[in-house]
Amino acid sequence: MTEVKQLTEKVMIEFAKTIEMFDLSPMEARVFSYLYLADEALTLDEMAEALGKSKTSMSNSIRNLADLNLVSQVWKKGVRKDLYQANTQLFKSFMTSYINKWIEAANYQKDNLETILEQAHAEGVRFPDEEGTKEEKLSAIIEFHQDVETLFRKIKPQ
Amino acid sequence: MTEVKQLTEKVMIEFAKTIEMFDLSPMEARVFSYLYLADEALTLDEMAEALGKSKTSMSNSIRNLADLNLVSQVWKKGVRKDLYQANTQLFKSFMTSYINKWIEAANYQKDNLETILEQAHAEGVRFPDEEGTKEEKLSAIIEFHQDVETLFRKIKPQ
DNA sequence: AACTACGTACAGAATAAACTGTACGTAAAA
DNA sequence: TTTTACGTACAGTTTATTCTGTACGTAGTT
Repeated sequence: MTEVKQLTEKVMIEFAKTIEMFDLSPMEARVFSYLYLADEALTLDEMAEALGKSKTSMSNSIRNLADLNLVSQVWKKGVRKDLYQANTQLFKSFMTSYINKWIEAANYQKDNLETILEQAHAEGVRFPDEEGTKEEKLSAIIEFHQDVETLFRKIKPQ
Repeated sequence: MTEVKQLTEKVMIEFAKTIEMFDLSPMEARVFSYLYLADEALTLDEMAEALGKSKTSMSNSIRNLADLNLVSQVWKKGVRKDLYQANTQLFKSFMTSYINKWIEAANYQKDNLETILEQAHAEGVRFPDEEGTKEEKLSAIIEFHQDVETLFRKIKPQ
């Protein structure tokens, strides 16, 4: 292996660690990292070969990455296989997908909690007075979800 | 089980899901959630009993939570066992620990990448001219880390 | 000083996640 | 139309993570 390839590989491995922090699996992270550093769009077979993993693994990883808009499929005349390339707007694309995930989850969880409470109240279930602090805690939890959602909405790139 | 306990348990399970998003394990999340909803500080044995898990598991979870300043130990005269309570400032404590983790990691990773590059350059390893875009990509990666760090520093609660 | 009870290290067991190989549906090529 | 090559579903295997039980060091109690 040439020195340049070694250098590229080192960077790939290191960059992948960062990408994992965005809730991507190790394999997804490596695939993205490799694809980003590649000089051209690659096929599943090429990536499988380069990373020493199965084609199924590549297919799954690429699909998840594409769902998150971190990777996109490109077409090239005369090439039958699917070609993929990494989105080059690192900060924007990673942050957007990550923040969206948070917003969605926080909102979903808040709804769940509110529904649980409403149902309980409708059925006449309430915390006894001596547990009044528990009602306050539940409010605090719901407010927490709201605050998280608000924060992430605020920092979401436009 | 009383209706009130059932309600509490439902909320506990739901809240735990949110907490997991802050990179806590399922068990850590459940412990925090249970502790937060509890009316008083609890011992390891009480939590192990309530959650149906081993004391070792509680000990590990509590330690991690304490390291993240999400749980704190309290003392009560005459009680020999360690007592723990959940930090009630949900938004502040979770966000602070989470953001700190990001800042630390982004900074660490950026340093690693810069070191790799510097070493390679010192050894005379450079990307050939036709791969000039690769040098640009590396710069972009490093800049990406910087941007992530900057963003999280900006939103860090004071 | 001897005893008891606590929290945790450590190694192994159980559980969950990631990865692979085969087999199939589909679409391009012959 | 037949053949070939592609991507992916699915079930099973491997690997990693989480959890448990025992065993030990330490500190409080008698």
